[in-house]
Amino acid sequence: MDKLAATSVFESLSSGVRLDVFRLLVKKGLDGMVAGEIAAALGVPPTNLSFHLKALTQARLLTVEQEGRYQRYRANIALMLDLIAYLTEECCSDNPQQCVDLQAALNCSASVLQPISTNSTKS
Amino acid sequence: MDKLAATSVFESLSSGVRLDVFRLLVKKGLDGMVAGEIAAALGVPPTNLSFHLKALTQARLLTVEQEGRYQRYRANIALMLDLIAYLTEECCSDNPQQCVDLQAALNCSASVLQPISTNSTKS
DNA sequence: GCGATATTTCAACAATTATTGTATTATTGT
DNA sequence: ACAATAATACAATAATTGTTGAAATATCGC
Repeated sequence: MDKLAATSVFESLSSGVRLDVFRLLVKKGLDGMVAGEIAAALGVPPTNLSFHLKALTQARLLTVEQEGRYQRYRANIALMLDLIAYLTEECCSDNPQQCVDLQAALNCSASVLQPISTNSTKS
Repeated sequence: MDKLAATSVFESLSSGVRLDVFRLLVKKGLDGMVAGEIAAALGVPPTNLSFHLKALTQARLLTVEQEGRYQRYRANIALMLDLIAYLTEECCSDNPQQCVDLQAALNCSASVLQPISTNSTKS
């Protein structure tokens, strides 16, 4: 995770529409949803949704898998944890004992989450 | 955590400057830094930094404490974990067993992190 | 009190991002 | 092959955000 990747992720989730999309797909888990279902569920015009889906996908927050004429999107939950790790990787490096507990907690999250990330581009 | 609070946090970290500021302050932990130190460390003009500090503070990612003519800023790390909880609160609700592990991991992080959050506005 | 310093506010301009409608590409079912 | 459908690309416009310098506010040391 570099700085550009991190700002891309944050920028992606700074829009209400995109946040709704991501949370909806988190809710759907491995099943994901196709673009039309997402548009219907959120009441967003297809053109505009496509714009936002593209942004989310470019930031790697969503994966896409083609199913005939449908595009199935899924949330990349693991990326969120990578991001937290990036944010906190030098946490309290001046006074390490201030947050040994934090580091432990984050390691805990990261390791447990690996299985969730394996639902990516099967194409 | 509501939707507006969440998008505010993401919007705050979508700028390279603001991300640098936040990460720097995470690194400094409870010590924090005063505005001038941050400006010097990052090479950002004071005027511009003030703009970004305001944005970060309004999103509650930073706390401010006045010290004479200095303003000391500190990172609110716990807010990040609140955010993750918000993003994943209905995670895989269609197939709950897909991510019981994720829920456990997040609860783990959240509880451990509480101590870090208590360094807020002492004013 | 007065000059120096820390920080913020303001105004102007530059740059980026969001939205909408129309047109295009690709796939399905017959 | 053809009509219908799913989704994206494009172009135009509206709206928001970022940056800079100059001015204002407040505190410190003398």
